[in-house]
Amino acid sequence: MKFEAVTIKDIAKALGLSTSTVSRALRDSYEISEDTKKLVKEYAASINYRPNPIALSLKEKRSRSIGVVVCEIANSFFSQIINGIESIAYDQGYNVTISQSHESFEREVLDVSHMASRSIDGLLISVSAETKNFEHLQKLHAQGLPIVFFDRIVPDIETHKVTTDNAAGAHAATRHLLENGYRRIAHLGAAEYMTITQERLRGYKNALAEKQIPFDTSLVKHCTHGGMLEKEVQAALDALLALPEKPDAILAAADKLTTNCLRYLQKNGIKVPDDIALAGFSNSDLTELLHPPLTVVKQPAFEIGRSATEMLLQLIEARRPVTEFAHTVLPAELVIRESSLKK
Amino acid sequence: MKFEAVTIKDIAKALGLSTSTVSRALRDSYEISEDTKKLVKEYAASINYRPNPIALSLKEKRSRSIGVVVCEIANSFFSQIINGIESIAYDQGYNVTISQSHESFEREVLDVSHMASRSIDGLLISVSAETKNFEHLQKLHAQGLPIVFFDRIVPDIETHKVTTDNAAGAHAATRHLLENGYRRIAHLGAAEYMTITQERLRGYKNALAEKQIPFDTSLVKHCTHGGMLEKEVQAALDALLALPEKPDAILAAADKLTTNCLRYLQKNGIKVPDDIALAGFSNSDLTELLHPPLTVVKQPAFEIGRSATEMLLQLIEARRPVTEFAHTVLPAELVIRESSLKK
DNA sequence: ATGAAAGCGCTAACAA
DNA sequence: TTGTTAGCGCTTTCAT
Repeated sequence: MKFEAVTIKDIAKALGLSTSTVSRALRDSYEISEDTKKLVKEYAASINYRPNPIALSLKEKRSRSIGVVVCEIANSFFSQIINGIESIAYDQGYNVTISQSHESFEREVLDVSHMASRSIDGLLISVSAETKNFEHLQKLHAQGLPIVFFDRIVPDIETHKVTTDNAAGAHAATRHLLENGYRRIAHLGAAEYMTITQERLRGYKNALAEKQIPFDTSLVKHCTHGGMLEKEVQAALDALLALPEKPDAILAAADKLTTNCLRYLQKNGIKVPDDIALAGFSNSDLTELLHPPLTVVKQPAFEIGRSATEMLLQLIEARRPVTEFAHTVLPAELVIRESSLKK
Repeated sequence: MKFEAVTIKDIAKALGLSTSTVSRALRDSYEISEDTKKLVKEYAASINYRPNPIALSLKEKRSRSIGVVVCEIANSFFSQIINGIESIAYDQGYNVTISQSHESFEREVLDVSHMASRSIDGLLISVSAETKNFEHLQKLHAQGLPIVFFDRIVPDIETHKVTTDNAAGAHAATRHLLENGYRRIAHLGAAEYMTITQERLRGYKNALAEKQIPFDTSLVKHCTHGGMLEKEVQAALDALLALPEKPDAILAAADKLTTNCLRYLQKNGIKVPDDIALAGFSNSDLTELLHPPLTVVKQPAFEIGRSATEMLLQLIEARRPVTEFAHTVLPAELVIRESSLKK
């Protein structure tokens, strides 16, 4: 489709027809005779004609492509989500353009503006860990760009949202730890202001409350970069382990947090679960092979991707402005393994 | 950029100028007076004007976007490559569109044709494990679409290529196993016809030859889907372990192969490295946390992505047809851990 | 049943 | 210095 790019005009010239006749013939218009249709179609096929999608986009004012912004592709949770997104988008003839924020607000703003100016028809986004200001999204949304939030949502913007039942996931994991005899459970969370962080913390607190365990602020640490930086996890754990009354278990509330937590413990020769138990959110398919096999809260990533995409396409293809928005909450799954077993 | 989409025409009308003057003013043309430029620019900024990239693409006959086809995003090796690709492309103002073949030939052909018809300016591709027929790529290449192959390359198509020194990587790992006293080293490879499979097998053979260990065909197994399917790995290992003389070590020649191999061994209660040693290609950042920590051949994924993208952009932006092609071979790194230590 | 022409947003050759 | 116009590839009235 590069150098010689066949156009409708070429076909018209070769066949001694007008471009409009060719166009109509190709689209099977009723006003074109069967003979002409056949002639045009066969010739088009023979020279491998492909309509130029850019010209089409210009005309139709839509690009049939959707943008996806996530913090990291190299994170199982997000790559699984992307698989879900693709599975739907592709079938519907939509292209998927992916951008990573690497948890940087600045980068996210750039990504989003780049995408918007690239004429995407809609946006799927899970905001970066640094994002506290949502103007860039608010503006686009106000301008009419269909947006669906997933995972890390923006509560203030009225549109479809898809999340995991984070509170329930954290709750189940915490209760599980409690039931296994752990009492001083530390909570390692991502950036404080993120919705997912708050929800997971809430689930943790509720589980404690149910067992009448007092909530101890000193057991809660936050890593602003969601565990991306090994040293922030290190700092948090250093602090936790320096506590007069050390925790006997850790609930890590994000993928990187969980694995980097394990990394820290291994490096420091701390046995899991003997010295300290560990459970955490993770979607990696290697968690069962870790040392020890990790108890994880697994999110329905593929489903999140599918669901968000379905919603977005619905928004994009809506005839009239949509005013009713759904917030789909999908269940998390607690997978119990050795890292959190009985004291 | 949706509903109200400001165009140059709007600006022209509002300011009582012609569209061409506006266009030139925005692009800082020397033929426009400073006053007019200022006027236009300020007004454009005030109403948040953004040039329509689709119209630009149509005119310039380029989309400033490149296509990437890999088998799986959820594979660390490829997600790291994509990070490398993005790091370059983004800076140069190129968009990256990613597609996954999921190791299916059919899907790859679809992906590629979809991308080509989407008017990408160039293609970065690592072919699927099923791909033995390269017509779909050959055709595009012949038509003038710039293509750069990485990792799983197509030798017959003359263009830039970037790979890891697969033979050297496999060689180093095999030698390491030999030096640690292992003598019956099995080789678990991906699809036989793939270049990477052959190269890695070659490195393995050479290392054996250097130590005068006879090459034993029965110790070599291939998994056509590159380890994606757990059961193909299972079948291969079942066969290996049923051998009259069992292997005492395994060299797995692909990411999924390595981890699924470990999965199999763990499931079957086979101790690593006591019962059997394991080393393999992997780029996961969790390999050091596995049970046991895995000895891996790590590919310079980020660099592969960078390098391939630089080459592609060079091809895209070349003034004259490029006739000299480079094949960049980057070194792999052997990371020695417990899974392959002394017998 | 087919063709001519306008227009999507933008740039650039040509005029003025 | 600014305006007019044509054209990128395609669809779609409006003529014929």
